[in-house]
Amino acid sequence: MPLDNIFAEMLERVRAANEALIAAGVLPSGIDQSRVTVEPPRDAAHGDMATNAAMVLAKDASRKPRDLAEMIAERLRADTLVDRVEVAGPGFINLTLRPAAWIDALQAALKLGGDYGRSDIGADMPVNVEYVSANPTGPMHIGHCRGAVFGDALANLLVFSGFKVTREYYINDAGVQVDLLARSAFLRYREALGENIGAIPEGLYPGDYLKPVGAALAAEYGDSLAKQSEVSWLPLVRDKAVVMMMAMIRADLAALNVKPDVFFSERSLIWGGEDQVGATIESLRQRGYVYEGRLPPPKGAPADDWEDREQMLFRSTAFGDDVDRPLKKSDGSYTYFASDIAYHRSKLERGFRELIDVWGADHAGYIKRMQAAVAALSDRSAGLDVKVVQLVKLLRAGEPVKMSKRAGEFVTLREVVDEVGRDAVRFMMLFRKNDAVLDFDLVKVLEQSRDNPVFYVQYGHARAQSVFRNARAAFADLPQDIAQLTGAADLARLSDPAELALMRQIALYPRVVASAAAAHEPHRIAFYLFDLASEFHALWTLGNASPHLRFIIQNDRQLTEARLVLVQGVATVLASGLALLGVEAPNEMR
RNA sequence: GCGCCCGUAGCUCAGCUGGAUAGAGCGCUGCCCUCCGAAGGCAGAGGUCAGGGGUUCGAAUCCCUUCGGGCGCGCCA
Repeated sequence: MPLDNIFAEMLERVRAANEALIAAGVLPSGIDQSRVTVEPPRDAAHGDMATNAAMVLAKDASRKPRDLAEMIAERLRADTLVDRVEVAGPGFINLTLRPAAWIDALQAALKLGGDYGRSDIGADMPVNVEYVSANPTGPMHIGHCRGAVFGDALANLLVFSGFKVTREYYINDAGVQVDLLARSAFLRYREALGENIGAIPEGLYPGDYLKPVGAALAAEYGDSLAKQSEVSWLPLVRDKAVVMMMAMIRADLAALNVKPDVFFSERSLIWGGEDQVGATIESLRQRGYVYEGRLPPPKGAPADDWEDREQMLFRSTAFGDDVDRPLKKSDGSYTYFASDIAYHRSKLERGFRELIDVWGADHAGYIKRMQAAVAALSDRSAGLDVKVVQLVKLLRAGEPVKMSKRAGEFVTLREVVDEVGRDAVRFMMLFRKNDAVLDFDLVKVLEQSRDNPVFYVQYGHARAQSVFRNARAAFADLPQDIAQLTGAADLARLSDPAELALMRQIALYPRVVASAAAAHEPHRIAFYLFDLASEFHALWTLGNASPHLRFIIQNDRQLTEARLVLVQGVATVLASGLALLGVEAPNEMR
């Protein structure tokens, strides 16, 4: 029987034991088992797994935790997977599994291959993951990078867990920023016509990347635009510039292997006389969440131009926000928030019940109002989870890399990817919790040592492949596909504690994937892979001092085959996890 | 002033949504290895989980509060 998720399996068995106790009248019927868990204990002396069942159920059962634990333990002792059961501490039930259980788990991993760890807990629920959403006003810089990688990896994780995922990029192409972009591009256009434009004025975009836009405009329109007034050339120039900027951004994303399914234009919300923003406000108004009123002036950050006025407000305080939020500016146009509500309404109308937004740290103050809006629009039936990714501090051998946005001299994403490679960037962006500030050292990520987790994990996979190459040299008739050994090999030969430890680590993978997906925390995969690689390298190292623990034993083909299966298990999981992170699993290190 | 995030070993950080005696890497100390099974190994020291209070069988984790750091606070997006 394959154990594709041994922890989930044991949880079922613990619950079954409790059901038996209900049938026996020891536990009251209808008792809530939802808080019962089966976890790997921190301390290996406590066995392979521990369940809190007795402690969680004790109160409802009106029994002492330890007494109840003994009764549950008695049932579990009969389990075929279980070797030893002990009641410990305040009422933990510690389980030690038979080696055969871990062997079953290893076999399941190999049988499933790239599908090991995959689950259907998402039940095909449509989830929208919106990430990056950088303004289309220039190339992506390193600050955008983390959100892009995070969103992409999270999407991978959710797909793997059975959700129906749409990856989405929101193009902010409707505000003042893109008008500034158009004016900047217009200067480059005049420059392309031969005019000396001098220095780019303060407030416009100075970067050289707009020169091709100017050249393209000159090629397309000749000097005709130069004679027109701004009102007539601006829309043309803006559209051209946005299209070319988006092409650049797509290319930047592609360098990271990030490929959104949908690029959603903010301006499309108000195209062709169809005012979706107005419709959205109307829909909120019908629900009673829009009113005309006054706001208190913001404290602490005194605005000299504060004007106390009656304005159109969204009652976000009805959903836990601190203050109601304006929907229209003083000139009567919609606020960014208003169109953002309309955008999120579009997501709801497209059938998504679970929305995930990935934002930069500077937008954190925006979360409550957006969640309020989603709750209001969906009558609380849909959820919005906002993942805030914190700043990336770029270092070179410990020294901060200067990045000033002025004069366009920011560090672009492309520069970084070109310097250290996509894999290093992607892995390191995920080797930290999203809400913690991240140090990214351009020198360290290229080191070939244990200090560098990217290297260490990839090397684990490469080393496994190297074992197979050497094994084929030693035993010429080994099958090309090592996984074919799974059925034939006598895995009971894997009995060394270090080998069992590795099997336990492999068995943990589906559990890690499930919890990372549920928590929307892809970094857990990265840390898990580092642990798995560490265990694997440790076993390899044991072979130095103890040749009988090497993977390839010349005069014992049977043992070699068993160990190759174990190594294949490691390689399978490393490759799977790296794929979730969007990082290559190399066959050799160069 | 208010809101959000963070505060865990000298440093950089994990800690599986409340579990048992809080972990890893680096650095430090002491041994070993340094014939490509190369891109090191073993052991050790090192903690008031920022401080205080609360919730309960049980708190680094949840709540309140104080301190320290970061981000933000109509008419930018």
